[in-house]
Amino acid sequence: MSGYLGSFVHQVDAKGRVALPASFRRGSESESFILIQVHEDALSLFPHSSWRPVEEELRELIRKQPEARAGVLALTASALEVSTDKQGRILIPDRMRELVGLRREALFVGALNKIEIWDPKRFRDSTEAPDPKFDPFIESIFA
Amino acid sequence: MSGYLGSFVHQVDAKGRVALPASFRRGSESESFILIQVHEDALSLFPHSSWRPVEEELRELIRKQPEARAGVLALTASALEVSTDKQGRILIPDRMRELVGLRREALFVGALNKIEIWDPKRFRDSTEAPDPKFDPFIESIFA
DNA sequence: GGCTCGGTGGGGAAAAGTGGGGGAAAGTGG
DNA sequence: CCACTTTCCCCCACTTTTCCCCACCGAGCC
Repeated sequence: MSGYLGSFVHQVDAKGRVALPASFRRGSESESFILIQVHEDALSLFPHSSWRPVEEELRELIRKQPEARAGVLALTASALEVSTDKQGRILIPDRMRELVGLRREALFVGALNKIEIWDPKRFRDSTEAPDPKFDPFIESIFA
Repeated sequence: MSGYLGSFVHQVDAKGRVALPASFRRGSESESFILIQVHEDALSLFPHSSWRPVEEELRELIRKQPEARAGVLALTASALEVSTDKQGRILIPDRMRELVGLRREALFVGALNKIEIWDPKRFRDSTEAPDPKFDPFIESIFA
């Protein structure tokens, strides 16, 4: 199975629940993910297989650069393990939704090793004019 | 087995389904591909064996040039994993067909490591007058 | 002619997405 | 340790979408 791909808009219900897109569910039922805000504008959802190396690298960073400890701690403090319920939904705490401007609609975006969760409008604004400087690099990757 | 070669026109039915040319089917039944818009005028279809290195290089690009993240995210967001049904057809979402002007007919073109899907007319317009500047290079490859 | 294989079309069962009620569990205060 | 509140999550119900399966048609081969 390859990485996460595609984009899907789902409703956030009154209880803060959102259905994880079916194509992002790997195992049969009730899997769990790490929910964390890595970037300014979006939440990230890591399956355990992708999270493990991240965790290793974070510890490695602290070992080599102890001054990075506070920054790493701020990240881990606001991260969270979430599980799908029997209907395949995850619960996103209100606080986290506010951080990235999520309202009634959540856009799930496949980003290879992880899933990003965006407010649809913000995503459009952030990706509508990608920097053409990188086009040659990207083109050559697909050649 | 060598790369994809040849071109085949197939009908897109009312549900958005198109038969994958039989000569592009490798395994026995129900294989899956990555469907993505890499170029302006056509969709690309990667078998998993070709896709894996692409995925690696995309992640490498983001690691080395974080500003490329938005561009790569826009790509993966619009990409999609598609599987053939028991009749050997794939489903192309309406949105993707509009992006490259696909209507009732789809032209499948073998492009070595991947398959490209074109609107027949666009393909004719794009390839009828190739730049002769590169002819010597191409000729020398076959010498 | 009868067979197989590749391509095309449509009906219907199964899955995915959405919403709400209620019981269990966890957190809080006496 | 017991009551009360709040949060969580399981269950059921409903709608929409997906895709599985069957049937047909035509071309080429035995």
